[in-house]
Formats: sequence, C-alpha cells, structure tokens
Amino acid sequence: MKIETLIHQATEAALKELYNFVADENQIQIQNTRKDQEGDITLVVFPFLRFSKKTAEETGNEIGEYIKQNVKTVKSFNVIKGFLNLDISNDYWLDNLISAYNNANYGIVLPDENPRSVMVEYSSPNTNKPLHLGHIRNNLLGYSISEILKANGKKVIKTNIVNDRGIHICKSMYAWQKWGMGKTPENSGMKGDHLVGEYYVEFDKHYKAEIAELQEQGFSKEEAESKAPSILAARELLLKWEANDEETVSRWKMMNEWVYKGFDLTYKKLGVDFDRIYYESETYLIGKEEVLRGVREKVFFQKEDSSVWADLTDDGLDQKILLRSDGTSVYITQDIGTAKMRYNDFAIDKMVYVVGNEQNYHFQILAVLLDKLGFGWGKDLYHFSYGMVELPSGKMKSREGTVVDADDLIDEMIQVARDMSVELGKLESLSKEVAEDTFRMIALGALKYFILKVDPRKNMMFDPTESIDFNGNTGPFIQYTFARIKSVLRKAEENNIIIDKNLKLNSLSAKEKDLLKRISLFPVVVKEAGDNYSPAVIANYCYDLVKEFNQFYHELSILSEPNTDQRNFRLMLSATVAEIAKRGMNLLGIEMPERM
RNA sequence: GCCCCGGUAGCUCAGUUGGAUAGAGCAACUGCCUUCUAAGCAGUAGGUCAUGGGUUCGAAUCCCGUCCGGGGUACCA
Repeated sequence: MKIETLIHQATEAALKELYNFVADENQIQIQNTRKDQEGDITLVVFPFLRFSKKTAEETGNEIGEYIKQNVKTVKSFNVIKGFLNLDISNDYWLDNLISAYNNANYGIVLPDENPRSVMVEYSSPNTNKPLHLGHIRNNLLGYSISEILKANGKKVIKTNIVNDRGIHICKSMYAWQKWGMGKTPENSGMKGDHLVGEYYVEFDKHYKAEIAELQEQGFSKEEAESKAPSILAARELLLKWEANDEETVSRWKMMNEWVYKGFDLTYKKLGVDFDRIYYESETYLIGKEEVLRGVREKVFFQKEDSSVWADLTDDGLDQKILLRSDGTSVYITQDIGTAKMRYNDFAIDKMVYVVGNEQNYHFQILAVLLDKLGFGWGKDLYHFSYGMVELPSGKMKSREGTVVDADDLIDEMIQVARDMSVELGKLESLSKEVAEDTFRMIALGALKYFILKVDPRKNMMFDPTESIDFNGNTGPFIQYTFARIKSVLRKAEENNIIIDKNLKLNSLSAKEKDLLKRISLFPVVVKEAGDNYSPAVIANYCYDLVKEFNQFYHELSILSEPNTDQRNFRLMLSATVAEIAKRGMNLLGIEMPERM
C-alpha cells in the first residue's frame, strides 16, 4: 500500500485515540517534505490544534509517536513549527524502485474491460492557408492530451474537423482562377497548402486595393467592402458551390486535395494523427436540419427577415444567430451537426474540444444549444481552452503574413539541431540516416517541449530568434540525459554487467533518495495531468526528474562503483529514470534518441 | 459599456489546488572535461509575487476594490 495512505489512516486513528476527534478527509494534509528539512513525508498538524488543545510541538510529537508505533515503514520523526516530518525506511523506496523497474506500464493505468470513451477534437484547420505556430500549439496539445487520457485508462478517439467550405476557400479559389495561370503543386513543386495560401494572400491584396480605390471615389468603408469586385466574385462562387455548380465543385475539390496533401506532410512531421476526420461540408446540412427542427419545436425562433435565432437570455447569455437571413448556416450551426454526427458514429462518454480561448463563448453556447435540442450529452462537452501564441511583434495574422509558418519553423529547427551537433562534434560515428533522424528528434523535442511545458490555459510568448534553445529547461536537455543513461547501460552490457533484481545495499545517499522519491511520484503526476488536462504537469516532472539525475550522475559514479551491490542499485535506478523519462516524454509526443 | 482570462527575477516560465526561508532556465559573472556523453555540474547576483484592503494559526494561491494587458460581445470562423 502507498505510504501516504498508510499515514493518512494512522493519523485518523491517532486523532481518534489521542483527542477523540474524527477528522474529515481534507483536514489531514500530507505532503512531501521540503528538501531543506529532515524527513520524507510531512503531516501538517496546524488543523488539529483546535482539538488537541496543545501546542503545535506537543501535538506533532504525540501524533508522530503514534504513527511511528503503528506504521512500520516510519522510522523516526521530527516536528518543526506545525510540521510533522516523518522518515520513511529505505526499504519502502527500494521496493517502489523494484516495482517501477519491473513494471513496463509503471505509472500508466491500463483500460479496464469497459473503459470510458473520450473523443478529442483537435487541429481543425481551414483549407485556405498553411498551418502556423498557433496550429502547432493546438496540434501538440491535442495529441498530448489524448495520450495522457489513454495513460489514465480512457479509450480515446482522436478526431479532426476540417473547415473545408465557406467564403474563405472561395477567396483562394477566385484568386487562383484569376491570377494563378494554371499553377499547381505538380508544375510548381510547391506544397499544396502553401500554394493555396499564396492565393488567399493574393486575394486580400487585391481586395484591399479595390476598397481603397472605391473609397477614393467617395464610397464609405462599409460600402467599399461590400462592393469590391473581388468579394462579389467570391460570394458568387460560394453561391455556385452551394448550388452544386459542377465546375465550382470540382475546382473546390481539386484545391482542397492540394491542401490536404500539404497538411498530411505537416501532420506527419509533427507526429500527430487522427482516428477519424470530419469535414464541415458533410456536417453543416445536418446542423441546419437540427436548427430547423428547433424552430418547429419552438426552441428557436425566426425573425421577419427569416433569420433563425436562439434566445439564451434566460441562461444569462445573449441571443444567438443560427441561420442567416439568406438561409445559410453559420459556424455554430455546423458544430451542432458535427456533434450529432459524432455521437451517432461512436459510443462516446465525453467530447473534448481542443480550441483556442477566443472561442470560450462559442462553446458555452454550443453546450446550451445542444441541451435545448434535447441531446442529453450536451453538458458532457468539454472545451479544452488554451491561450494564444504571441510573437514579439504581437499577434499572428495569416492575411498580413505575420505568422510563423509551421513547416518553415520545423525545418529551421532541424537545421539548428544539425549545426549544433556538428559544432559539438556529436554523432560523427553514426550513419547519415541515423544522425538525420536524431536531428529531427532533437528539433521536434525542443519545439514540442517549449510549447507543452507552459500551462495550456495561458497565453505564451514565442520569440523565433531566442526561443530555439537546446540548453537548460528544454526538450533536448531531457533527451540528452536519456541518451547519457543509455550510453551507461550499453557499457554495462558490453562488460557483461547485468542488473540483478535482488537489491541489497548498505547506504543511500541524499541524491539517490531524491531520485527514488521522484520516481514514486510518476503515477500521481500522470493522474494529475489527466485530471487537469495539462501536459505541462508531465513536462515539468520530466525536467525535475532528469535534473536530479544529472546531479546524481555528476556526484556518484555508476559503473566504476567498487561495491557491486551499490553499482547494481545505481544501474537499476538509472535504467528506471531513463524509462520513466521516455514514457513521460512520449506522453508529450516527444521521441527519445539513443545517442546524441 | 458588459462578460471572461491573465499580471511572480531584466526575459521565458514553475509554484504539489491555503503551508515552512517563493523556485527553474535564459541572459551576466566565477569555477569544473586525462575519470560512465560538458546539449552537463557547482556557485555569485537578481523578488514590495501589479496594487490597496479583507478572510485565518498561516495567502503568490481564497474574497472585494483599483491599475495594466489579452480575448469575447447577435448574420466571420
């Protein structure tokens, strides 16, 4: 049984016996002892003073004595201020190490016969432009949280909703048709999503120029915006698309295909994937039907101009438009359709939307609308809301070209990893293929860790010139420690030193004990990350773990330790640290190189 | 205007859900490679936890006010 549980129970019993007091759950606070104090586990005694009617010192001593008598693993204790610090026997930590070492799934909860099923939606791109840094955060969070939920025993279905229809793609289509001169990914060698994105920017350029010209002619800004020839042409294309115009639809399909091929390459590079992809062109009509049903059932209402609305003022929200006056659907209409389709397709217990925090209001409304439409699962939607990525120059805007392109960034980071490796004289003995694969792992490790280590809910800053780092609190630092341990383990193997599972040892240094304690925390951390939807919790744990390992590594020798029991223990400790670091980093979607 | 989120070292971020003397990395400075990988380790310096009150044994953490920043706010997604 876990030591915290034992101490908790013993404390309950002590309070009953000593002070005839029945404590409730959260009055008993057990935490890890601060590093600068003697002891391993700390019980906070302040809350008991009201009942013990004694000083903190006396109360701590009495409870400490009781626990020491009744819990064998507690060797001794000390009381400082209101904190009862307990010393746990080395055997406890060693047993924990052995079970961690032997259990290939240590820290991971395996799904039971009937696991909770969670669908995670992430990525969700528009098909008119390539992926940028903001999408990277989304994709990494979505992938990682999926892995973390799996590690907590859930069955996870990863899904992507592609926003493949609407005015934005019509803009790119129109611009390509007008100025593209038949340029294709094949004849230009350009990645499809970048090619289409180019015409999205091209559209905006012309559109802006037209607006300016119209304004010079005396039109107001609003008039100019709605009268510009480019936007009229794009609108016309949208109408044609909705009317199923053959030529428009086939061009739409062709250009979307280009984009999908491009996205696939980026997804592959990022190492993210999906079990099922939905397209809004396939779900928006379902949403529309649902909204019209809502009108019939008087859940929603129609205005004179025939636009459809939901009145949410009773829920403390505003009125929300669901269908435009021309009958076309809006964003939330599509999401209603998509949600319904998903619950039809899969038996899911919970739906998680990985979407930026600028859409908090949208998802609040979506849950209410689904509820009003009679879908019982509306309230089971969870919006995993994350903050924006900001650049030193401010917010990213696709149309204005102030974005950090995903492909460019990844390629650039791989180049930096390559340069640095050459500079440090590393990996020279490896084949070109293995070396290149390692550069890729390091570059992506740096990028993924940089983004995932920060609390997802917060906005974060990314400075392209300074954020690409491989030293300190970074992914490569953790990968490096892993490679270092692997190197030691290889050398052990070469010398026929095999790890003996029967641990014997006579002493335990402070650094070794720190590592044992840290190892025992891994399962708690995985659970916490799952409960709080926070890959950052895992990232920070991995850093602390390997940071402590490096101190241990520097202070004590492993292979040249003369005492074979001690050497055996240190090898097992190292192997376990490497394995946990790898398991943790894998939950972030980060691969670990054997050498670097 | 109204609603939501945030403000911790020069910079980027942690802070175990109210606990002990607030921690890392980067940048600066100082040491440590003939010894298991120096992408490392050790050290110096750097803080009115935006701010004013409140709650209590105890507040960066909870409550109220103020300031600053970001986002949303009925026919973009």
